[in-house]
Amino acid sequence: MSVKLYDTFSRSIKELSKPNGRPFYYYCCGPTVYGPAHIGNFRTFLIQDVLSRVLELAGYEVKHVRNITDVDDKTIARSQEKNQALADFTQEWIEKFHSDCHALNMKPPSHEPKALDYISEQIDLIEALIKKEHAYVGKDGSVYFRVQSCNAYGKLNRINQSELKTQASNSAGQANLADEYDRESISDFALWKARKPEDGSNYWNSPWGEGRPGWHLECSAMIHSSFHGETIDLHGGGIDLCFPHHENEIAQSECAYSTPLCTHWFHSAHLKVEGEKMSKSLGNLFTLKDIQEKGISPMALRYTLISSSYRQPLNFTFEGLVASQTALTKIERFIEALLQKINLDSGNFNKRFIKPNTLNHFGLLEKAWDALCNNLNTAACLGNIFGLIGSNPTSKLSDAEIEDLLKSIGSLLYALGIQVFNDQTKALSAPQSVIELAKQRWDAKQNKDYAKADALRVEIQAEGWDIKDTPTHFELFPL
RNA sequence: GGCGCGGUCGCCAAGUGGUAAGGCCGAGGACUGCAAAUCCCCUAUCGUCGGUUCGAUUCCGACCCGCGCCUCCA
Repeated sequence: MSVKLYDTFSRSIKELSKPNGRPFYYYCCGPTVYGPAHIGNFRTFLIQDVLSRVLELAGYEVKHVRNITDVDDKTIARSQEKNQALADFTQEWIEKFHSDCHALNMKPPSHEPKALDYISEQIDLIEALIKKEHAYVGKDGSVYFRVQSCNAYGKLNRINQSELKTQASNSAGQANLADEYDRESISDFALWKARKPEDGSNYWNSPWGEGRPGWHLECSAMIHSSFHGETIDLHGGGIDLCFPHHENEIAQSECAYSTPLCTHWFHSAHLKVEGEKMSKSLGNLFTLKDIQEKGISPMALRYTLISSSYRQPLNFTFEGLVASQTALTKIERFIEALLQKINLDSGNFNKRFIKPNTLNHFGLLEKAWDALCNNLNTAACLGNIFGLIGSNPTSKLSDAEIEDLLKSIGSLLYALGIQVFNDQTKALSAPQSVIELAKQRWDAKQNKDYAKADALRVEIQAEGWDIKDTPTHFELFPL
């Protein structure tokens, strides 16, 4: 099976080809670790995770590299404020990031390089660029990339050099003017930033003096190092990175190494919150913790963030989260019914049917799988799954057919990274006091004291929880 | 101004040159001590105006409206 994906560079959907004799090289720009990642960051990382899973199921051997940006303005500034060594400061946020990733059921990348560990590679890269006159040391001791020396500059974003210059007269370019005198041209960008007092001890020696590498450079160096200098097959990131970050990466890498950086560009659209752009000043920047504190499971968040087209901005709402949680439950119930039919309980599902093995056919869910392979159409995939659920096939199928169907569903859920019958699927558990009330109500109900049972239910609802009775027990859900 | 994305049922959201998947919510029914859950069932002609076509939501053009990037924000 081949996977097709939209490529930002060619502005078209292209097949991702399987390389001969080596894995599929896949690089993603990872988080800057100076605080908790927000749900917008996770939208991007999650869709990258889904792609990685789809590729795996489609028979690609993937080498997925996602970097950690631990050397930059913000990480340095925050660590200085907290009087911490940079590596100690960032380590805390790296661990937090990893724990969020785990809660969201993201597979760890094959390799996760930190910029801090690649300083010398970055210096080497700058030296190569200076040698080829693609870079120069500015008056302030920083090193800048000479955009004019790179004819191809702007090819990813389809902008030409004359347009770059006219930006100086636009409002968007005003911010650039401030330190223009350090550079030959307004569009030149920093490869190396000269040491400043506020950087504290965060500086390194280089042939052109003390300082630290620039952000764009880090990715170029880590890609070169992680993939043995070969052209990579896919490069991903948020759409905001398309310019200037990825444009600059291309310029640096291709000017220094004279080989194409990457053959396919994968950008995901942003997340809006309740119709507005997400930003700290609007107070609508949510983290996984914020979501969990509202009683929503990480799985519902994952479902929300991956269930629509990655190329379209997604408007995040709490209404949508609740919808996702309900939809997940629906999938769970369906699987439960299938399992019951062949005398298995839900504990067997993850063990027996969630398998990352390549499946050759998806039977009744062939279209759902095709959708994933066709530019990661997660919405159509889920639509097909629910279409099948709606056709209520359980009673019509033989045991063997049910077993096949469970395998197909298991593989699709694996591709989407959606876990069922797992604690992550459940919302927060009720406090002990509420559970006590619920037990009393259950007893009253068994004694047919319905007045008392109803009164207790009202009490429980006042605490923010609702009850669902089954023939044998009760369950509590947040209202 | 440049580059790019989009306007499909109350909300979210697929899709195709031949008369619109799915999810949530909501209505009705079955079930239930009552609820909930579950099951059944109901709800759109696709921003506007032209054009191409036997036929367009889907192709082309114009217009209107939203949004992103062009400032080291995924």
